[in-house]
Amino acid sequence: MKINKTIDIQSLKTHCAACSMHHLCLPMGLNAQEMERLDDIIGKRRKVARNTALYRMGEDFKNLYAVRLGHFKTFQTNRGGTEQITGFQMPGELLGLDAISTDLHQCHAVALEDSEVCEIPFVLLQNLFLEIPGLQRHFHRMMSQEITREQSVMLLLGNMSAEQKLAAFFLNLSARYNARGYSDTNLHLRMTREDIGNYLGLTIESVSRLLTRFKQQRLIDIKQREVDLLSLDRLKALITTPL
Amino acid sequence: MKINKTIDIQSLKTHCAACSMHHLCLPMGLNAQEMERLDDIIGKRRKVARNTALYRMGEDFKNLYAVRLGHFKTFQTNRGGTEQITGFQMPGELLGLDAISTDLHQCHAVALEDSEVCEIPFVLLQNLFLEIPGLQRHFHRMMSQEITREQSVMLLLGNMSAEQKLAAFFLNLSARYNARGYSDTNLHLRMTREDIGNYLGLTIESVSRLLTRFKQQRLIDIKQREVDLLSLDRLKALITTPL
DNA sequence: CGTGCGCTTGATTGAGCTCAACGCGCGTGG
DNA sequence: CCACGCGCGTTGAGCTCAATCAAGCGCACG
Repeated sequence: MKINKTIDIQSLKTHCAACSMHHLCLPMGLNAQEMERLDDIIGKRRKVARNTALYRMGEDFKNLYAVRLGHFKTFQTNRGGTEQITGFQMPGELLGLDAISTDLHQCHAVALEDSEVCEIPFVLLQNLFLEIPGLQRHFHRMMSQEITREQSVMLLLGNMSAEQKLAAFFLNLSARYNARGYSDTNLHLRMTREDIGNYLGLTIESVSRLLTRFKQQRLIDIKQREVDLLSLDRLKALITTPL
Repeated sequence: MKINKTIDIQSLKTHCAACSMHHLCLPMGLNAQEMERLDDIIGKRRKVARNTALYRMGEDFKNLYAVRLGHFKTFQTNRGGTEQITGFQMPGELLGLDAISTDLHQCHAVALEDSEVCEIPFVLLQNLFLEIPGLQRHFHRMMSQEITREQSVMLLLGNMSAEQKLAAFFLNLSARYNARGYSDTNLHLRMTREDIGNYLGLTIESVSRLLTRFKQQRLIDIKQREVDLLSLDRLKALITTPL
């Protein structure tokens, strides 16, 4: 009975070692024993249905979340009600890093499809840093990576034409799927055109027009949300070109 | 003789406790003893002359830097040579956080005026985290704050009109100077109009035109780089207004 | 088999960019 | 001392790219 109970609890818990994302996610580089220690502090998996919030702006910050399955978008809102999508997250990526500074979530996180996350109580994680320096180091890397990512979005939003923005968007998705073992040329968009436009600082109409233009130019093939990137090189050239 | 030597070394070193920025900077919240431990690992002050680089994109990452005196700008460059300024840093703010993930600097840091920084060897800092949990916590807060800051710049670049961008820029400076005990209405710009435009995703001409318009509307007074914010409320209203 | 959301397409508009000229303050050198 | 050049900033005229306004399509779902 006691044993069964233990098994039940275990089966509810996450197992980093068994997760296909552990080479990208928080436990990257840990040995088996260390990974177990991390498993121990991680709460249950949590399912988040399509179009529902994992957390909302202004809520108390208790946990970081690692995306295990599915996709999310994070966005801020003004008092004026204007939204700005600040990122799309896929498996192996962390959610909630922006909340550490104030202990309040600074953005909303909403699932783009039925998804699953690992709940990581931040207080416990900080304690674990003291015992597993490798975990601390990788956590700092992940935070730093988020800073770098946002800087490149700033470059995108500040300096690029609509065409370049869209090309950069596809290339970014391509690279991230590739790192996860998926095709880097054949991808399924989980977000609407509106989401893409909002993220890139464009209107939905502009996105739509650009997509058809890219299609005509044989840069991509697209049907609904299924995209084929026909030439990564030409997409890259679009961005590099001194406009 | 030995004593003199010690004094000399000490005088070359930084002293967080004596620094006017210690309530904002890395040592925030530490007690005297902990602050001394931090002092011990901090390298010498380093002077950086106006228009010279503290570090350049692609250089090896060894140290974080805390701005002690003066102002910096950080910017990325494309292969195409396009620059994008990602931030302006003032005393008490950290430089180099984006380099942790790759051990290479992801951007250039250039002094806008003759400046001074504290050199913080990151390896030693990480060791110290294990001994001073409060330091670790505050460091995480500062990284998280940087993420939040960049997200709000994304909102600015993605959603705002030129007018709103400039208003937001002034209000941001105002708040940061205020936190440092300076006037929140009377400020000296350390950056050129071109820098401002680049940061906000505008041309220098647009910035110039907006400045004269703000002046005509009695929102600000500006002569050269001396700015008076005549109504913080009206500036805020500009941003909040649903365009 | 409507009904609605997500998306596309077209026509027009306008905010901000580009190009161009000029002004001002300041340091340098004759 | 003035002349000159230069970096920084302002101003004007015209243009362009993406936004806005408007209509309609097509797939999914009740």
